[in-house]
Order: sequence, then structure tokens, then C-alpha cells
Amino acid sequence: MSEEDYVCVKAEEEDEAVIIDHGDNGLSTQSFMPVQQNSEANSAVHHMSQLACGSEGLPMLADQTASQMSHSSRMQRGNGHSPENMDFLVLHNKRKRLCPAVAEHNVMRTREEEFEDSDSVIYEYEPDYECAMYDAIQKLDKKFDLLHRKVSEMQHTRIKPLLFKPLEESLSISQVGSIGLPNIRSQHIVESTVNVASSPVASPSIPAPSEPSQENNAVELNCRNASEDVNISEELPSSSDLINPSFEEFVGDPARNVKVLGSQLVKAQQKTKPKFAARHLVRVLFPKKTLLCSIMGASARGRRTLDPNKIAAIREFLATNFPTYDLSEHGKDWKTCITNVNSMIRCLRSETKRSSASSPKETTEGKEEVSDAPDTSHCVDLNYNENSEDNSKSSQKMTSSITDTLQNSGLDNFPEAFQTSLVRKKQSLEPMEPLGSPWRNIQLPFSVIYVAKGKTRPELSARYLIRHMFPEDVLVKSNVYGSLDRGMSPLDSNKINALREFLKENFPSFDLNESGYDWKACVGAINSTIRSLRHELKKASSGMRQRAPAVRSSNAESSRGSHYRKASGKQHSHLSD
DNA sequence: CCCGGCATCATCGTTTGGTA
DNA sequence: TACCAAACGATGATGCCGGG
Repeated sequence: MSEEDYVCVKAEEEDEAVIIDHGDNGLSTQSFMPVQQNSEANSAVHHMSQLACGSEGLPMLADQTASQMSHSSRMQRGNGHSPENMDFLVLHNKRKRLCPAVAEHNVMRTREEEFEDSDSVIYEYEPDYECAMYDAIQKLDKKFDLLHRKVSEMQHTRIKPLLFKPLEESLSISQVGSIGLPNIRSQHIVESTVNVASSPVASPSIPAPSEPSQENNAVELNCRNASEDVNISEELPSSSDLINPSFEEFVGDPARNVKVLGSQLVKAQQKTKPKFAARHLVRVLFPKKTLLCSIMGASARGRRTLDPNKIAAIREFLATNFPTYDLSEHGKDWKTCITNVNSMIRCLRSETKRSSASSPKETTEGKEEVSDAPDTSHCVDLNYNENSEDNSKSSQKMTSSITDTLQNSGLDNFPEAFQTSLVRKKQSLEPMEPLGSPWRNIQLPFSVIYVAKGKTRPELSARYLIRHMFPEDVLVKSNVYGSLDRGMSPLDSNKINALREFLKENFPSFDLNESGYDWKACVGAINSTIRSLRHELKKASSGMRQRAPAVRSSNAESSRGSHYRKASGKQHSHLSD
């Protein structure tokens, strides 16, 4: 990371950012967007740490896609800098742009009408779109390779003399366009000789165990030239200043580096109430699929919270533009905004369900299964390397991008049987992250770790993790410490200790020592979970026995029918997610 | 002490009706 | 027509209690 340098360019025609990994110039993490003191950030610390993708300070990109790309790109860097390593990065974020290639396979369609804003284009994919992904990957691979070379070439020839100017000025669109590439506009330029020492340091107000705040707050590669003391936010007016609809503008505190097109900010400003503006900005800042599996505010039912940095940026923007409202962190009107956004999200889910129900071939993301288990079973990044050596670092870095990938996976379109096998296959491909001390050699998909970290209490985290650490058949005949006289086997003590270490690390304020009060609560919660599981299994199996004749007499589809599905749904979400 | 059954609570999804 | 909020049922988490 420290050896690397980015140039963030934007393909305006397609309204999507592209990150060019340019691995020559040294650029310290600290030269990235600093994080300023911010009270909101404090509240977001916990989630920051969950969302953070590493300890090295990942720049966050102003828009979701760019953010995803950044995460992805960092993830890949551990294994080299070849353009191939950027493949997924491109694919992941360029789904929208895969249209020419993918459309040939008739696997994708757009649904811009889903949102009122023409700029927030939402896409859904046909069930087998993943099967076409490889085709798209290969085509995009070549395309991006070309792009990468071109831009790198341009960067070498043009950027160096212009190091202290925003590329918006220095790298003209026409220049890029003239070489047959999409019009490209760089957000900012990276100065390879940034005076790190003088760079503002990330605020302690957004700490995190692994120092993720820097990444989370650098939504866009926005490298200030500290030595020149140029505040880019001055060059690019913040949302509270004059807004240029053509360029991306900061939402809220520029330090958060959350950006949207100025036109979107204008739209938000024009809303009559902050809740409407909030909803608008949420739509702009988050892809639909992220919204479908997320929730604003406190996480619940396995749903992730929306990126707290972006949410905080939205709140700050609202507070600035709606000064008469109570938009403090716990303000009445901010709560109204949260409610409103969540209502919108629910509406999106129901709409998605309805549309999928009326058109079975359409995707079914947003279904309960998706949202309840967004980060575990749908571990779909086929391009993530399996280099476990780097996983411990890369996995966190990738969290954001992979979770979006998970949301976008479209796996739920597959029949369950196929999906299960696919999930297993893909889960095996997902980078793992050690749980507890690495020497215990207990590894879980980092998406599982990610969700576990998102729990508000260690018991909830333990409940969640235990279902991913042991197979169902092991769980049902065990409890944490065993009870041999009752025929209950103890769960693998190594795994249990790894779990406890993980909890201890992530919930430092809790007493999670071997005999700690909170650890005992976790043990109780785990045993309770197992108990419930046993109970559910018993019910489900008896239900199956009763329904077996009916199932046999009907077609296979009916075996997955809603009735039984409801009965067994818990098992799915509990055990196979 | 642990299990299984049950009740309760919080949250979610869906439906429905009102409003701009 | 889109948006919003309330009502209602479904579901998961949690706690309590009696029994082994």
C-alpha cells in the first residue's frame, strides 16, 4: 500500500469511476484524506471497524462503486499489481457497464425506472448472469488491460508535471477520449512525494482496532498535497458551498470524502424535508442491492448497517441544509430520516419481491434469505485469490467490496439445491480470516467475520459464529463444554477458544475471559442457539414426515414450497447461511 | 446444570388507506 | 401516481420454568 499510488479517473460517459493501480509511486497512507474530528465519527467507530477493510488506511471512494473498487484493488495488491489482478475490480464495479458483453448473453437488464433519479441507475440480473460473468470478465479483462495501460501511460507522461493540480484541470477529457477510451476525468491527482509528516493525521475520533477509519473516510482517492497545504475541499466546494452539478461534491464533512454528483446534492437540497433529502442521498450513495440487504441505524436480523461514514455524511449534509431541523445524532428529525430511509428500503425489498414473483425469471434479491444471510453463504467472489497468507489483511480490506459483491451475486436466483452446492463451492473460494489467535488455525470466511463484528453484543456474535464454525450435525449433539452423561459432546475447545478470543478482541469492554461474566453469557447463548436448533430440527423432521406423502405426490418445486419453507427456513438461515 | 417447551418482545414484510 | 404511515401477521431472539 505504501508503495502504491492511485489515480482515480472517472469515465463520465458511463458515470462510473475507475481506479488505476499505479504501483510505482510511494504514497503513504497518511497522505490520504485525513479524518477530522467529528462527533458523528465517534458514534460510527464500531461500525467503522467492521466496515473497515484493513489496517493500512484504504482510501474510500466517493461513490459506492468507487469505494468497492478501491477495496477490491487493495485486496488484490497483496498479490501483485498486474492488470489481471484488477479484473475483479473491474468486473465487480462494471456490471453496469458489462451491458454490451453481458447483454449478448441475455443475462442482464437494467431497471432504471426503479429509482426516481435518473442518475442512480439500478440494475438487476437474470439468474444465470454469473454464468456469463466469466465471459464478461474475459472481455473486460482485455478492455481494462487496455485502459490500464493507456491511463498509466498518460499518467507517466502527463501527471508528473501536474502533480499539484487536480486532474480535473490537468487531465482533459478530450485527451483521454481521443485515444478511444471513455472520457475520463480524474478526481484528484496523487502526489507521490507527499510530505507525510505534515499530513493531517487521522482523527482519533474515528479509531478502530485496525485503524480502518482512514480507509473508510477516504471514500475517494483524494490525496491532498499536504506539503503544499492545498485543501482540496477548497478547490472543490463542499456541499454547503456553491455546487457544480457537473462534478462530484462532498456530502457532509469533506473529511469523510463522501461524494456525489453536484446535481444530486442540488436535488437533495431542493427537497422540502430532510427525510426526503436523506432518502434521495441514500439512493444515490448506495446501490440498490446494498440497500436490499441493509438497514439504516441499528443492525437487525443479520442485516448490515449502511456505511456509517456515508450515513454520517448525509446527516451532516442535512444538518447544514436543514438548519431548522433537529438533525443531531440523536435528533428527532434525524430519527425520522432513518425511519423514512428504512421504509424506503423495505419498500424496495417488497417491490423487488413483487416483481420477482410476477416474473419468476427476474432476480429475487431482497428475499428473506438474501437479507438474512447476506454475508455468509453468498460468498461469491470468484476472483478473490485464495492466498491465505494475505487473507488476514486482505480480507478486512475487502469486506466492503465483497459484501457488495455478495449482494450483487444474484445467487438467490438459483434453485436451492444448485445454490447450495454453488454456495459451498464459492465459500471455499472465499478468502478466509483467522478467528482468534492465528496459531489456532481456525478460519472463517471473512464475510462471516464481518457480520460477526457487526453484532452489537458478544452473545449475538457468538450465536452467529457458532453456526458457521460447526456443521449442523455436530451442533445438535453438542454444547459448548459438553455434558457427556447426557450424551452431549463438547464442542471443539480450540474453536471455542478461538471464538472467545475473537469476541474478546472485538468486544474489549466485555468480560470475556474464560470465567468472565459475558463469556458465560455467550456460552449460554450458544447453548440456547443449539437447543433451539435441535428443537427446530425436530419440528422440521416431524413436519417432513407428515408432509412426505404430499411432497412426493407433487412436483419437486412444491417441495420447496412456501409452507415447508417456512418451517425449515430457520434452518436455512441458521445453518447454511 | 442442562434441556425442551412456551411466552414475550422486537423487528421485519406486507397490506391498506390517506395525502400531496 | 408516488409517497407515507399505520396495522397486522410472521419471524427470530431471549427469558422463564418445570423436568431430568
